[in-house]
Amino acid sequence: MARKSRAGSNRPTLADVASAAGVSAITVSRTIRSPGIVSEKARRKVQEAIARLGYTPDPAASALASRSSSTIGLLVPSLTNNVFSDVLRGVYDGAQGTRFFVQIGNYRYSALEEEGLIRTFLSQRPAGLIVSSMDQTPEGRRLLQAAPCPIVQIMETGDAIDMSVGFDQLAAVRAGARHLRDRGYRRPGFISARMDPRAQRRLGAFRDVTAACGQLDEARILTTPQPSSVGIGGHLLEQLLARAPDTDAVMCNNDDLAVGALMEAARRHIKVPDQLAICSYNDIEMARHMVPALSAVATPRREIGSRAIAMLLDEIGAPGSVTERHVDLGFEMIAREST
Amino acid sequence: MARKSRAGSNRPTLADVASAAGVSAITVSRTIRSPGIVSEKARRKVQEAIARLGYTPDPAASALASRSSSTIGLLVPSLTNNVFSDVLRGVYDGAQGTRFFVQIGNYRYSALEEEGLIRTFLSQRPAGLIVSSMDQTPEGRRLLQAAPCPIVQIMETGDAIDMSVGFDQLAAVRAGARHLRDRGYRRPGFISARMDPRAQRRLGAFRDVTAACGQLDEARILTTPQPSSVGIGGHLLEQLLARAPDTDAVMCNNDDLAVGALMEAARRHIKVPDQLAICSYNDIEMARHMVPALSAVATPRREIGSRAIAMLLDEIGAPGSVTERHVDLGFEMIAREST
DNA sequence: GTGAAAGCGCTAACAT
DNA sequence: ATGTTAGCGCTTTCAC
Repeated sequence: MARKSRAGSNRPTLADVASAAGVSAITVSRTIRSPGIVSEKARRKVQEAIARLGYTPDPAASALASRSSSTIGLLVPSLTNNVFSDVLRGVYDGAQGTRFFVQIGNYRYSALEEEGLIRTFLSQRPAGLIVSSMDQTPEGRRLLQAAPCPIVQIMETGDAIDMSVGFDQLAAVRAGARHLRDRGYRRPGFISARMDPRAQRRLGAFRDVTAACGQLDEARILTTPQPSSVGIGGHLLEQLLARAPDTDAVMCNNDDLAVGALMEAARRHIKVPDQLAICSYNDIEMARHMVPALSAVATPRREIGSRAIAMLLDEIGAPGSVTERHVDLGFEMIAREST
Repeated sequence: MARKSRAGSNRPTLADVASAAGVSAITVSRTIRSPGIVSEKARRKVQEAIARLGYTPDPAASALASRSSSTIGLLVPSLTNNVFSDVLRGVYDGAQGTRFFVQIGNYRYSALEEEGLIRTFLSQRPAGLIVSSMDQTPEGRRLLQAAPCPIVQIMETGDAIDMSVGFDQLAAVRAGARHLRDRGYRRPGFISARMDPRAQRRLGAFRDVTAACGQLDEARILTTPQPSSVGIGGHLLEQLLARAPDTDAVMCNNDDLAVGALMEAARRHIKVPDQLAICSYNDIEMARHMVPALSAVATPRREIGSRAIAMLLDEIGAPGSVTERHVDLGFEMIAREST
């Protein structure tokens, strides 16, 4: 088993496969990447040799030679937020079985960290990028615009750089607020944690709807910069009721908060929905199983992930082939027992 | 700006930095990787040139030449299970700021898929690997044993291949079961979803404890192969009570299930803990905020992640330097209101 | 402490 | 349809 190489992890290379199959290296390469353009006969010989030697391509060599890696970057603001774990799952399921790897970057709700990650990811020459916001720093946005690979921005509709998949977050909050109004609640509050730009905008949408029907009361709006959690949801409701005890409904900026608020209400023997209505946002699985079941604006998180990766893969496979470059997946106001 | 290269993404290379700094390429490389061995003067010139040109190393070229990438593989059985999102966070926080990227592989609780992922990851020549089980296929285990990089197995203690960080899962379940017994419950049940090998072993531990004090009743043990969720937790409790209505306590194999069981109890107006005690496993944040607050065996998920990545980075930096190669992080039985 | 030469394993760009 | 040649941008090896 003579090998010319210096040290030699004796892992077989393309050249090894080529000589074993009696063809040239490039034919092996083509057999792997586009079997269609190789003759039946050569293909069989090559495949046999690959199987026999147990050959696996070296992605680093491929990336270097082709100037494009098989990495797909996915930038998310949080790893713990259930919202993104659903998106993740959609993306991973869609990448499954392709030659691409997903690499997650967590920018912890910091546009500056996001910019750094964009830089880092781009230096890997990714095949594509999925980013979870429209709120990049100017420099971050510039980097994305100049990127030599397709980019999908997810979660929202709006001013996208290349492609986008999301839904109208403001309309979704408005739907929640209107639902509360339509159910007859007249003194609605709003609680939100982690006031990132998107959360801010959603609060704005809530203000718009409540102001439009003369129900806006700033005393009923409670926010905190802390990360969202069930515990925080309880605290926020506690403070809200301390400030405005006659509040009769509360729109929660996500499910954790809503569950926390529901539990706090239980602790205080406040009847939901009779004394207080609770409307959630996102609608993770748990929401519908609470007692009472939480009404919620359901958002298509999983679908966003799978659609985003699908668009990206299509565009990587055939640049320019994706015609529907901005997809609005919509949302749904689901009324359950809590309102 | 003449460049000899063929197409030319005109991204600066090591050679560009070298000529700008008036040194050789290898000196630039050394300045980046081990600044200590480069003269003060050279180092300054190089750093200045790097900054001026905006140079970023090409990881693919580096991986190819050094036969080792800056990827750290992390194999998990699930992306949605909250248990692993905490582990993830620990790992990501620890990798933050290093030159390494974490790449997650999801094997969906399938040892066969895990084996495939081990193969795929290994073909990337990762700097290290973190794997979430001890239950590889024989071939998977062989691959890991032969891997040219450090490996950390997480979640459990036991028969590890290289290094491990976890806790004694069986002792943890036993602690939960004993807690129930000590509180005076005499007819304890057990519910579990997703019966992967680890869940099976935990059920075994529950059987051991209850059998030892004559309380084992197979009619009170309910499992399903479906993925764990709050909804499933409710169903399982429902079925358990249909089969064995006098059950006075239930050990849940994780938090989702416990929350679901708690909600099902509320729906049926069963008083927790008076008529039925509920003990949870893992203790995600939400558990302590339920009404009543859930007693739980708390497991150190986040710490497992951060410790695993720390060990891995140490070992990558200086092979053989990690002396404590098998870490038991313990667990804690936290009694709250539900028992 | 620094450098020159020689690849790492693959693919792009031409041939044929 | 297949092959030849020449790198991709870095690190290793060995010499200075």
